[in-house]
Amino acid sequence: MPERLLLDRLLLIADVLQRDMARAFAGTELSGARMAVLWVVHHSGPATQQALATELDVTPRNISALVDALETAGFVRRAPHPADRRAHLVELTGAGVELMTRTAREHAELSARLLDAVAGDDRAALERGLDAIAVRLAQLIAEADESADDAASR
Amino acid sequence: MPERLLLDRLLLIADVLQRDMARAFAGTELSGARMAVLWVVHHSGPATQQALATELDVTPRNISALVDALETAGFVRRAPHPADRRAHLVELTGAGVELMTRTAREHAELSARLLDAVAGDDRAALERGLDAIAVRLAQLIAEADESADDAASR
DNA sequence: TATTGTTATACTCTATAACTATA
DNA sequence: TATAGTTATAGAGTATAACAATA
Repeated sequence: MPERLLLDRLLLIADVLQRDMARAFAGTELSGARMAVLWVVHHSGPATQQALATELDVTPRNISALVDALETAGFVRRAPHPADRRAHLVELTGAGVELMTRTAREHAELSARLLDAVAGDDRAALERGLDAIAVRLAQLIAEADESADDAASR
Repeated sequence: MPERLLLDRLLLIADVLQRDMARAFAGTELSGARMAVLWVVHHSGPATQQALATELDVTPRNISALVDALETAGFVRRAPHPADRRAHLVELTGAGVELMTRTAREHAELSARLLDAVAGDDRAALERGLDAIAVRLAQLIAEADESADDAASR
């Protein structure tokens, strides 16, 4: 009988978090992809669609559609770019600021409740472990990218 | 300046894992949703499409499409159900068994490499912490469901 | 000539609803 | 009457390619 793997634990939590988010968004005009756009604008301030596409690693076309939906829903507006008439600056409306303020608070509350479930003695080790995993994961992916590049150029 | 939250760490890892999977599947006939079907059949054996829909919490219609794609790709077949002529039993082909055997091995290898990145003294605490988080998450979602049911029946 | 954003098109995942064959 | 699966239709997220306006 195989023991439970670390990766299984991580994927289980990832899946539950994602399903919970999807359920919370059901029936609203929001979604995970749209919320990702709002997070970037909330944290980094008004941004061009190119900047959003780069930051979120999706195509500019995809950003157009997401911003269309968010604009229709009233959470962002396209303001003119002060120096480049081709570009727009996507910025939060009042409703967008209100939404993101509330969402950030709920995010912190959920985080606190989850940390609260972990034994006090285990908390620091858990955070160190998660950070180490994130770093290693990034390394492994970078290595895989190099191998793929090598294969492509050979 | 807000400290980094536990939830941010979990969501970062979840996002990276998901992107890495999507990248690994690019250009193949596989995807996360199709692989989820294969995992269930691999672990639980031949299953009806109803059983798969229930297990994966998607609609039977969705399972039809996923099994169509997996059948075309040669990883599963629809065998007749021995006792119910309406139903099919979805089972792995030889290629499906080979794929899942290899995938399970790679899964275990990645898991070992990630655990290897965690300091030896932190490993047990990390696993306990993740399990505690999964349990608490399930509790919170169950509570939210009850509240929603109350609201619906009121 | 290069960049920003959009229109056109297509594919995957997902859902609901109506239908067929069988139980 | 209920269940297993499919056809029909729709919407979100994603991609590539071609194009317009501007740099």
